Amino acid sequence: MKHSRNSVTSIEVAKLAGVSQSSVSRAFSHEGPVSVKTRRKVLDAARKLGYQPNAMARSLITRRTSMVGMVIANVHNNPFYTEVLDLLSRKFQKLGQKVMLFIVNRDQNLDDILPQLLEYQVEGILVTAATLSSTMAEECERWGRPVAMINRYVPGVHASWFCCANYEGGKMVAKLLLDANHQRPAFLAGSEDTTTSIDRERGFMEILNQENVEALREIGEYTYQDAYDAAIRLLDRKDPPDAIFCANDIMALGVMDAAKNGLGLKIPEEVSIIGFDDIPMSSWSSYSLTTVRQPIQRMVDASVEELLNRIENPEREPLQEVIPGELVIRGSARMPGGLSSGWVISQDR
Amino acid sequence: MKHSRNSVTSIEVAKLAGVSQSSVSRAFSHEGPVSVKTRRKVLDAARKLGYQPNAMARSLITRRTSMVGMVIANVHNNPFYTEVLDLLSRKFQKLGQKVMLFIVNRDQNLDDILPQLLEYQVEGILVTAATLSSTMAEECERWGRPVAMINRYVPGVHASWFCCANYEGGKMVAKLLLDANHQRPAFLAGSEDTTTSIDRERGFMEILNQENVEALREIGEYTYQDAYDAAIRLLDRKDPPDAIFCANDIMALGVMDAAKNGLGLKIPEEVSIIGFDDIPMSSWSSYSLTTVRQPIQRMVDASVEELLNRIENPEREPLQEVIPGELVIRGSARMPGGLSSGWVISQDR
DNA sequence: TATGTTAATGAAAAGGTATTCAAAATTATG
DNA sequence: CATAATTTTGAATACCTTTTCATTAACATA
Repeated sequence: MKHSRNSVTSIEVAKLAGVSQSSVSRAFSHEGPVSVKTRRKVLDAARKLGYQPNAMARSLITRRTSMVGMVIANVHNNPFYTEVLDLLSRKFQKLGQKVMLFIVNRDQNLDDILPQLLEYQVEGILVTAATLSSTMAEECERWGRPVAMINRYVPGVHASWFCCANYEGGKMVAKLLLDANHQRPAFLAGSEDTTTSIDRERGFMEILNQENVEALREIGEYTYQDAYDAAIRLLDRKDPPDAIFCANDIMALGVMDAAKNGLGLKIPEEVSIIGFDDIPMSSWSSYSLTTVRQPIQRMVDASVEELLNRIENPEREPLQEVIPGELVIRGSARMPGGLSSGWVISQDR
Repeated sequence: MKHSRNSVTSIEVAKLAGVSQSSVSRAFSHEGPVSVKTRRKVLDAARKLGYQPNAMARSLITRRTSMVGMVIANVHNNPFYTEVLDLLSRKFQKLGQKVMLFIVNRDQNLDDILPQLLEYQVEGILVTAATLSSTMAEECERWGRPVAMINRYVPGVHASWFCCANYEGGKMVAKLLLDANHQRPAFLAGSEDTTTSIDRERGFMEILNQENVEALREIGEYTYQDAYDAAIRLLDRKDPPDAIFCANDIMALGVMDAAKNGLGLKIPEEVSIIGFDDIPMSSWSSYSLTTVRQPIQRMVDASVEELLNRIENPEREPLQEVIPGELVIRGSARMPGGLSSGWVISQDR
């Protein structure tokens, strides 16, 4: 027996159950006043016909869709954002929201997907690792579609965002390296147009400048291979650095491989490597990367709750928060006396 | 100026443009007969008001949503599925489909999310790395919602699926190990209830049995840590294996770390390791894992195209295909003479 | 039993679009 | 210029719900 499409409507259910269409609706919406008797009749009939309320029709009248848009970049080359995607998606599901997913390139213009999101009446938009132009964000907000961002912010824009304390994280790393007596640190930047890389570098350099320590600098594209190549350039010279702070973990792992396997250097004896994120691979025994752990669960929880909150209370002012990360000490960087692998140092700000 | 919600409708646009609502609709649907003059008037007015057709209302009348459901498991602990997710999402986008995403646990029952998908009128469902009960799949198909699966199949079910040639892949690996004169191979299984692990093991064992070679066996949960622990159990005994074939790459990397860093064994001199998937980390110089590469791009392309095809032609019989993978020779396994790192051996079946 | 309260029900309207059909406007043809 | 053929247009309808409102049924109280 092959049904054509899902053409079973509440009217047919009503007919079979011997009640009015309104009663069918009420039996399905868990609120309305229905006697247990009719509810039972309705649900029986519905099961028999395979009836399912049509969310499109419902949203038309309720003006609610329970759908949110999720825009995310960098999923394929950074496990950190895979985890963010995973946690976000599950959290939304748990809270009864449907997720409309858009995966984009970091530099891709979101202007072409926003119309689609609005067309499909998402009630809010969560942007991760992609940059929304401030005009677009304003546009969304103006149309009553709250926007929340993770690890990205647009100065002065009327939207919610939640970032790791990148600036402070950079400072922590610099202090740690100086305390352990490193003389010649380097920073390996990610793409120049991301606030994450910029802020981490800014914090890092601020401390170094305070102590009048100069730093080398290289740049890559947030990928293992780019970082590998950059590390070779950096280390294969007369005056190589004795420490490299990388804009994220994936890059740090590329640097470690370049140092260890490419140039035969000992880590951390000959060069210390520190990353940022704390992705799963960083704790693998081949790497044991010292890094700054992003407060991923808190960032996810906070942004989702904030977004849903603002959906329910459109007049609320958007929240913005910088959440401290923590330094995870493993074996890839020389440590000052008293600090050893296994320590986790929280940020006090 | 703060708009309430997106309450601007085609009627208001019509009023401003001085035409009928029908003309507004026609101006936006790229087909209907409209004079250039009215189209211009309409689009001008629409821009002025920030009008956007309401996809819910549209879908109600057209009975089309351009939405597909995407159900995926194992994203967070297997980079392979991250890549699948990424490619799938982009491909759907490119073809004008909106993606409603559900991330589940591998063992989670899909029965609770299917109603949601049907409620939201997705036109088809793509399932990856999660198992859909055959009754549920039949149910979807019966209601005119085609189902396509990647790397999962349910025997006898009326749905499309596309799998890597897992069985043949297992055979290739076994042949390779025997050719290189391994005496004591082992298989490290993933979760017992996945066809991928089962089929890979079946092919592997078939060849070994043919040659009367016995194999050790261990089991883990498709995670790095489980594999690490299992490898210690396997290798830290009087008669350890001289080769371990792992159900997937993530496990193989765990095994490598256990062998190398945990037990101080030399790879591949003392033990050969082979994986399955070819995730990015496998080519990193710390691992250089010999593995079977899954034809990920072809699986994605085929499944998406098949799904959309079946949406347009509901009466078409579902397609099912086993796509061969290829053996990628790197440095983690001893090779027979003549085969060396860098080779890629296609399957001939 | 009569009356007042509360709970349950059904009819009808609304939500925003696409589409059908008949009318109108435009263009082409003789 | 008249008529036929064609292209545009607008009014009305349908899509499937939820929700309001008035009505009816059920129940409790006096």
